[in-house]
Amino acid sequence: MSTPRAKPKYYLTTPLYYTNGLPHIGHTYSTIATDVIRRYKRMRGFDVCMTTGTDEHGVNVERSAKKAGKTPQEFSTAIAAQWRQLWADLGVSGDEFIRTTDERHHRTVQWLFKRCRANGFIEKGHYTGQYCVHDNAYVVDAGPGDPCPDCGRPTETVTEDNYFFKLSEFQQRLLDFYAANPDFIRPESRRNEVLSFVQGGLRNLSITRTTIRWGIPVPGEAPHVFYVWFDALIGYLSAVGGPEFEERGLWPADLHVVGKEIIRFHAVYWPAFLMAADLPLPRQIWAHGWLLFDSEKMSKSRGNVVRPRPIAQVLGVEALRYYLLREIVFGQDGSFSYDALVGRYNSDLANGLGNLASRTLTMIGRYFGGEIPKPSTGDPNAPGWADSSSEALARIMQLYEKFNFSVALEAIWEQVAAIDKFLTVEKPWTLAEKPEDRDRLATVLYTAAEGLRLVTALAHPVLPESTEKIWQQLGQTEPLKAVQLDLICWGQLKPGTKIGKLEGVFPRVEKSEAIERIEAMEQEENKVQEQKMVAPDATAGPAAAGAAAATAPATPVPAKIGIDDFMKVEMRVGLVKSAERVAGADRLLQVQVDIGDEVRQIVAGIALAYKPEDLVGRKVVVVTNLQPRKLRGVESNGMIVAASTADGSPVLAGFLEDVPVGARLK
RNA sequence: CGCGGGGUGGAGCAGCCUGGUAGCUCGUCGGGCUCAUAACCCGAAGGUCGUUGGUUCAAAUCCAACCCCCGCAACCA
Repeated sequence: MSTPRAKPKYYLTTPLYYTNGLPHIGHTYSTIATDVIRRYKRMRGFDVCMTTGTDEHGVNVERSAKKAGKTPQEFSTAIAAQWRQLWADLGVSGDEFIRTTDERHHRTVQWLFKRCRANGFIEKGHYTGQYCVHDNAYVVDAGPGDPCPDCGRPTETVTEDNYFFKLSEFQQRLLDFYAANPDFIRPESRRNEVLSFVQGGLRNLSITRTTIRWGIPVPGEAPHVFYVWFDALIGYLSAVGGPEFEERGLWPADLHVVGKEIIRFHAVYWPAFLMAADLPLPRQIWAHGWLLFDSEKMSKSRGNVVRPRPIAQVLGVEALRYYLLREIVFGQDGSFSYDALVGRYNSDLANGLGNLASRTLTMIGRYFGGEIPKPSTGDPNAPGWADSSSEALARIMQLYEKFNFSVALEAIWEQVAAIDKFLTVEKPWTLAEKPEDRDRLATVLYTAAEGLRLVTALAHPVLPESTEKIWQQLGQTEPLKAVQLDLICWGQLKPGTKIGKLEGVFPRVEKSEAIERIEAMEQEENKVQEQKMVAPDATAGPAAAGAAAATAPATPVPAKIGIDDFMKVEMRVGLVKSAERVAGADRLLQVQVDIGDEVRQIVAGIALAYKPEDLVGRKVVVVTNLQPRKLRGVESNGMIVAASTADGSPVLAGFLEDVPVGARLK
């Protein structure tokens, strides 16, 4: 039985991030959004627990580790530490951090498996697929005879024994569950998507592998390890007690925040596993959208990888938090641009909230010796919230409750503008000149300060640190995060309260300069990160990162090869005899090239840059001893050499002087 | 018919589920104010809500068809 608690619990999670890579802005969006919900729920009186963590098993980690010359365990431990450090730096660490390599997770997965098996939902079967013996991995989507995309060796069709989860038996139960819990999948569009997927029928899931070694062992079934689906999802449960979840009383989760690309696993597989194991199901899955990038500016710094740390260092994490939640409708895709980020920062945070706090508190300091003045009567010009604040507060809380952050923030900022206008109309600086207007002045400044106090409280989930500072400047002693939104209302600000030391919270920044600084730091960061992927324990922590950047070589230098290695590649001059488009492929051209002693058919991905007719008669460089491969069903026997430009369009290699067809390049 | 997102004043977006004044931020122009972070306030210009058809007293919103843009994937040997 669960421990009785004073407050209702609220358990929420971010996705568990895959340790094959390092965090970028998209992951940060997930975690920040989850953190905002966590802080909001705390202010609504819940005993909140938030879990984040890392998903560390599988072939991809195994491979990256090998590349870095590490064991998978060493490698993913180092990467997991990076993730954890970032969340700490950004102030969004969860209450629990679960790694799928944790012992507590292993035993939970094994326990859950046994429960599913005992209930008759596991069966033995076999899986058939294309397998690369050299890389020890399945090649997804390959047909018989296709080469391995990594090593080029032919794949083999293999059949392996494994365990299946009888997902097909859960179709109706899931549909019934969705019908009974209309809010289980949010937003609506994602719910519809999942519904039609499940209605289309469910196939049993292969949940174990004998070909992967880097995974959790299936109890008593020696070579078998669990496959991804039956590993990472279970981390949400492992984090709060696993088999003994009842002791902490946090399960079932109240909310899983996920990106829309993984909604199916969370909304279909996960509840089915739990049903099979006879365990309580999570209450809600919320899928947010993707961040798309303003291509013009991003492509310069190559790769469109936006990292959160440089933004945090230049503008502060709060700028990023505010931007992501104010600018993007939660649940929909949004675009990310530095221009908009800095714009929002300046107009809403610096000119808006920051400036309002500054002008209000300055006047209280100057005219009332730093004590909140006592209002005499109600002010007829007072902005909206002064007379109907409870209603307005309730409205904003409803918006938060629906995770409609962008509108909630818009509504809060309407009030910021209303107070600014109120001050302009009332002109307290003029009132201050006449002693007979003293009462009026007191009322005006009290009204402004009280409005500011409410705004500050309501914005706290999104802007935890800066609102805390303003809160203290308003002379409040109780920490803002402990304030209950349900109890807050107009008029609670006590006259006579001594205001705190004034300090700007959001200094205005010069836009182009700020963007330049962020981009410069980002490039440094990316360099350091690339190196970490190769040698993940080379540096640790943000402080070390900066130092490492300064001494690191400009670009990671690829290992030098000997002349023999180079000579293994045979490149020759070829003459294009004919070229045509490959049906159904907009990038591919099927080209016949004369390389002296034979005519080769080559499929080249250059159709976007070259028309077939422009190619005929042109001399090109061909790699002739490449493993043949089928592309789009057409055999390609070689490669046409081209420079790869920043925007992705290829430029063919050629010669200024005339060269004989078939001549070797060396 | 691969999956998904989108087309709303100069830019970026909200509104669409639950039809009925097209809203926000930035930008432009004019004015005001001077407490404040060159900030704040007021006013103005600027919109066939992708196209066509349908439903309706009424459509940005519902229905149908079509056009265009952008991600991802397939296909860059």
